[in-house]
Amino acid sequence: MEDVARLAGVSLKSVSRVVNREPHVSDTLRAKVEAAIAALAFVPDAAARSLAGSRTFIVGLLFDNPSPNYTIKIQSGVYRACVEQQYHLRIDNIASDLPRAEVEAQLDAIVRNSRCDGFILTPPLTDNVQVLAFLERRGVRYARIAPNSELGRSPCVAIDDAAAGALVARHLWALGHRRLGVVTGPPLHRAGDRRRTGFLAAIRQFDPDLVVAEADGLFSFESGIAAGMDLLARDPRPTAIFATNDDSAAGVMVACARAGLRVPHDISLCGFDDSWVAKSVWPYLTTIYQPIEEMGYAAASLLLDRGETGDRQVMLDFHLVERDSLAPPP
Amino acid sequence: MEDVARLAGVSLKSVSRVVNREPHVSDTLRAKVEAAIAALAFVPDAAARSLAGSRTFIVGLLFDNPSPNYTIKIQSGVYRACVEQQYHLRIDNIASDLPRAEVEAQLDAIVRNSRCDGFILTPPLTDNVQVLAFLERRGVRYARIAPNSELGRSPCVAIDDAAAGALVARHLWALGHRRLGVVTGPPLHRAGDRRRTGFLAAIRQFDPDLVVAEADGLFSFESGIAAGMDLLARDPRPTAIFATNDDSAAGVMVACARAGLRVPHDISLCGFDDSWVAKSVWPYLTTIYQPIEEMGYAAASLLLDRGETGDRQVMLDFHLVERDSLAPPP
DNA sequence: AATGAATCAGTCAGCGCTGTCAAGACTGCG
DNA sequence: CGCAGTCTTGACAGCGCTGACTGATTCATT
Repeated sequence: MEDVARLAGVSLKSVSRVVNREPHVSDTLRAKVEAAIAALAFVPDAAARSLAGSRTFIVGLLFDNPSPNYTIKIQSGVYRACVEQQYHLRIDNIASDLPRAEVEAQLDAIVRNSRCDGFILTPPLTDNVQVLAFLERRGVRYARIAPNSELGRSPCVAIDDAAAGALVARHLWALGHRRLGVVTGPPLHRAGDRRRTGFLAAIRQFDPDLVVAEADGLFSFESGIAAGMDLLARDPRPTAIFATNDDSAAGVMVACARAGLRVPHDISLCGFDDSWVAKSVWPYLTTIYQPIEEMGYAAASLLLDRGETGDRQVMLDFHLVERDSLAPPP
Repeated sequence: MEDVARLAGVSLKSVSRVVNREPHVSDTLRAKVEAAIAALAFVPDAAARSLAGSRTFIVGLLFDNPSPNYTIKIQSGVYRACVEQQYHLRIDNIASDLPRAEVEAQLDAIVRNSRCDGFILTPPLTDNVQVLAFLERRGVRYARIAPNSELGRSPCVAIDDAAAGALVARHLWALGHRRLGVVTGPPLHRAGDRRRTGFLAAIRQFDPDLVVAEADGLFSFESGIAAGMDLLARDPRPTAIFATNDDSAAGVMVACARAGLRVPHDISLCGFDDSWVAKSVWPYLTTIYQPIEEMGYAAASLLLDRGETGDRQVMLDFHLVERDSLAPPP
C-alpha cells in the first residue's frame, strides 16, 4: 500500500479511503490512487484489513443436511457475490435436529471461530427460530434463503412457492387434465407445503368439488416411487401428477414405468426445482425452474450491501420449463 | 492471548509456542498453557496469525467445470481436514480450456488474491501441466487428486482405475457374460480411459480373442443414451455393458428401456463412481464405489502435514457396490 | 462580513499475533 | 571444575492496514 501511496503522491490513509470507498474523497485524488492501484496491481491484504478494522471480510454459508444439487448452486451464487465484493466465503454444516444445547454449541463454535461478518442461512435452518435467536443475541447479521415465516425479521430471498404451485395447476388444467395427483414434501418443509396448497387452491378455483389425490413424499427418489405407486393404484387413476420436487418426480416416473404406463403418453408428470435430475430421466422432466444460484447471489448481496437502501426482501422469478413429461390426457 | 498468558503465568511467546506446537517447550509449561486455553476457551485470531507469520491458514480448492456430486464430496472431505487443522477453506473455479495466457491470468488472480498456503487440484486441472508449472514457478505448494501423469511431481491421492476396471471385468465374466460392451469417457479424461483399458486387459486374459464392443461416451446422461443405443444395435448384442461412469450408465439404462430390454433380466449394466445417480435410477445401479470424500480429506492432509514423513502418494481403496443391475446373461 | 458546518487530506497508534534475538538453566565431556 | 553445546523461556519489534483525531479548506447561512 505504501508503494501505491508513493506513486500516487498521497498518504497511506487516502489510499485506504479509496480502497474502502469512503465518502469525502475528491475525484482527482480518487483517480490518482486508482491509477496507481491498477499500475501496481495492488491487492489489499485481507488479514491486515481484518486485524485493523472491524470487518473480517468473510461471509459464512450455513447448511444443514445438504442435498448436493441445491447446495452447489447456492454456493456458486454466494461465491460470485463474494468475489465481486472482495469477500471470502466460508462454508459450514450444522446438524439442527439435535437437542437445543448441542445446536447452540455448534453455532457458538462457528461464530467464535470463524468471526464472519455475516451468515447466510439455507433451508431448513432458515426457519429455525432457535438459530435466528442465537445469531441475534450475538449481534451477528444474517440473510435467509427461502424462509417461510417472519419474513420481516431479516433480509431474505425467496420465490412465491404458492404461485408456482398455482402455475402448475393452471398448466395441467389447460391441457385438459381433470384427474390430478400431488406428491407432497416432508411435513416440516414449509416451502413444499406452499407449493401443494397453491396448487390445490388454483384447482379449487376451476372446480370447487374436484378432489385431488394426495400421497406423502419426502422429497427423495425412493419416497417418490412409493408415492407414485400409491397414486397409480387409486381409482380413478390420475392422468397427471404434480410432484413437489424433482427427485420425487423421478421416483414417480419409475413407478409409472413399472406400472407399464408411458410418460407423457399415458400419464403426465410435473416436477419442481429444475434440478439436475430433471435431465437425468427419460423423458426429460417438465418442471418449475427456481433460480437457486441467483438466490444465493441475492442473499449475499443483501448481506454485504449494508448501508444500501432497497428492499430487504427480494422475490425472485420462477418459470415453467417445458420439456417432455407433459401431454393432454389420453 | 494476553489473558491466557497471565492466567498461566507465562509470556505471550510461550502461549504462541504451545498453540503452534513448536519444539523445545517443557511439559509443565505446555500443560499450564493448555489448561489456561481451555479455561478461557481461547481461539487464536487467524487474521493476526497470518499478518504476523508467514502462513495464511487458508487452503484453496481448485475446480474446473464442476459436476455437483463429485465437487460436493471432495469439498466436504477437504473441509473436514481443514477444520481439524484449524485451516480455512477457499474454493475457486477456473476455466482451463481457454488460451494459455487467460488460464495464467485466472491463476495469477487467484494466487495473488487468496494468498493460500497451498492448493488442491481436482480433475481435469490435476493433469494440466500448465497449471502445475505455474504453481511451481510461484513456489506454491499443491496436492493433486486423481492425477494420471507425473505422480512423483507432487503429493497426490488416487485410486487404481485400471484395477477397478479389471474388477468389473472379472465380476461380469464370473456371472457368465461373454458378449460385452463398454461405454468410454471423454477422450481427454485419462482416468476414464484407464478404467476402460483395465477392463479390456482383464477380459483379454480370460479370452484373448474376444472382441469387446465399444461406444463413445462423454460421461453425460445424454451421451450415455446415444452410446447405449449404439451398443444395443450391435450384432451380436452385448449381454452386459460397463459404462465408465454412473451418468452415462443411467443413459444406457434409458436406451435399454426404449429398446424394450429389462435391466438386469435381459441385459446387465455396471456403472462407476457410486454417485448419487446410482440410486436415482431403477433398478439401482451396481457400480464401483470410489471414496471421493476420503480423497479430498487425504489430499488436504497431505498438503497440511508439511514436515511429516510418510507417503507423498496415497492410493485409496475402491470396491464394487452390488445393487440390482447385474444378473447372469439370459 | 462573520460564524458554524461540511468537506477533504494527513498523522499516528495499535489490532493480536509471530520471528528474531538474547539470556538463563541445564547437560556432558575433558 | 570449567567450557561448549543444547534446551527452555522471555522481551520486543513489526506484519499491513484502519479508526480516531487534527488541521486546512470551502461552503452555506444569517
